[in-house]
Amino acid sequence: MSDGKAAILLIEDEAHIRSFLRISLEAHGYAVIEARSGEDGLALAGEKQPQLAILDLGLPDMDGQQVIRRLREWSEIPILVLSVRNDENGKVRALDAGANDYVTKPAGISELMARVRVLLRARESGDPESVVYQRNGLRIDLPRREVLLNGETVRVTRKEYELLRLLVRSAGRVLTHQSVLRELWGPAFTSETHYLRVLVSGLRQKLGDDPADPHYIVTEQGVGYRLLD
Amino acid sequence: MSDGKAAILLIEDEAHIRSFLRISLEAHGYAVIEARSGEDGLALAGEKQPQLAILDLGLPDMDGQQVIRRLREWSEIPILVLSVRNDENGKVRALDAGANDYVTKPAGISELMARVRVLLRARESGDPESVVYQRNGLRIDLPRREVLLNGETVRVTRKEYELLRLLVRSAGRVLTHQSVLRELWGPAFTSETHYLRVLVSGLRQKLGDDPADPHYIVTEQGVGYRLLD
DNA sequence: CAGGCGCTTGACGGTTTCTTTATGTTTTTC
DNA sequence: GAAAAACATAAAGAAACCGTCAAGCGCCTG
Repeated sequence: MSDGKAAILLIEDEAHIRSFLRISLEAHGYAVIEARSGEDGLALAGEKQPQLAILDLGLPDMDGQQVIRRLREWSEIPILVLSVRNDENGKVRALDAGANDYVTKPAGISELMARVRVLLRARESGDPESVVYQRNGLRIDLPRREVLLNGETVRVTRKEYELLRLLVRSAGRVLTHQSVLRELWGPAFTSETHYLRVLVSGLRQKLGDDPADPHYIVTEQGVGYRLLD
Repeated sequence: MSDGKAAILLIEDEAHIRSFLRISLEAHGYAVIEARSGEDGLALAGEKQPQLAILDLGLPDMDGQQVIRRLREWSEIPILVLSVRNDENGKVRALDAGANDYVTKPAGISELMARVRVLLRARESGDPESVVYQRNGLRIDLPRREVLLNGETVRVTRKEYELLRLLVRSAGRVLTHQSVLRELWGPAFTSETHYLRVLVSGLRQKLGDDPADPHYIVTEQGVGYRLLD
């Protein structure tokens, strides 16, 4: 990145949340641009060219999805969505509309910061080289099409590998059920979530991962899966 | 590279995209050669000998694949394809025709640059494609065009040798059925996986290799073959 | 021109992978 | 706290894929 300070666009109508987030973000060295409505947000995104947008889904003037879609018409900047608890539907639709990740609102600021870092990093090193995932004993090497667990190659099937590939390419971020199903089985299968469950189960077994205490693949209930970063 | 400036051929019909890309590329220190049509592009590729080509798939005068194929008849320069979103089919066919990478069009310029760097680097550092393979008792010497098993010459047919050559040059990585079929039999045969099975079977017999417990050639089910590294 | 060689093609059995069903568990919702 | 929804896993059946053998055909060579 050219300057040391990444600019973050914050689209949030409630004043106290806005100021809380601004302070937190600035404390972490980001420059913050504030918007109080969807329209404002879209305008500022064009003017200021921020590196990331944080968007509250519950805006008064516009539907969150609509903001995402309009932003996505001309921009690829990462969008982090804030949703209220129990709004599974909203999250999923936001992600499908083109958001990159979400945080459930009454949430720790540290989680939010972690997500911000992941999104900024992913953008920055857009290099198709960061396609080697490594964590704990697991190594997934996309160029070589190879999966190693503690040095041993793990035999994975085609579909298992395809899933891993998707997970690695968005490591740290959520993959919705829909998007995975669409990629692996085609657009007609986006509601056959049980295919996915069986696939993930098999994969976890091969990787020695436990869904209740995951080292690699985390279940995001009602939304999808995430590969730990 | 001989001079510091790599020359990039940009084949793009839409004027505003073209100038945007030219500016971005030049800002990163590349020399840009512009072409507005497929025919132009092919001609300039021959005249100017660029180090890389960026090709928009949606040209008015010629099918993108056709451009790639005609370029590939005599040139090995890396081709980066620009495709519109959701044109999976186009991407795949472009890659099969011989493109090296693709970027989905409304995409960040930083991602494009990253891919450009990767393609140029791979070319430049000659990607030390091995030419002599040695493992267990097997020695495959491409410059000498020789296959030895425990010191004994193994008589291999032309097609068998061609396959070995491909395997050696990407030892450790997977060769897809498609790519092998395209290289050995031509683009029209990319679905005749049966040819390959027979060929590999014969080769394994000559090398004393067992598909169930392979010392050299590993089957990647549904994908292709891999020469152990 | 006969024989050998290499390639193509078809057949078949065995294996792997994928789908589907069933059952129990965890998490969310009311 | 109970019902409902979502998830995990095992296992069986179906489909896809793979390896091998062998016959047929054309081409080259001796």
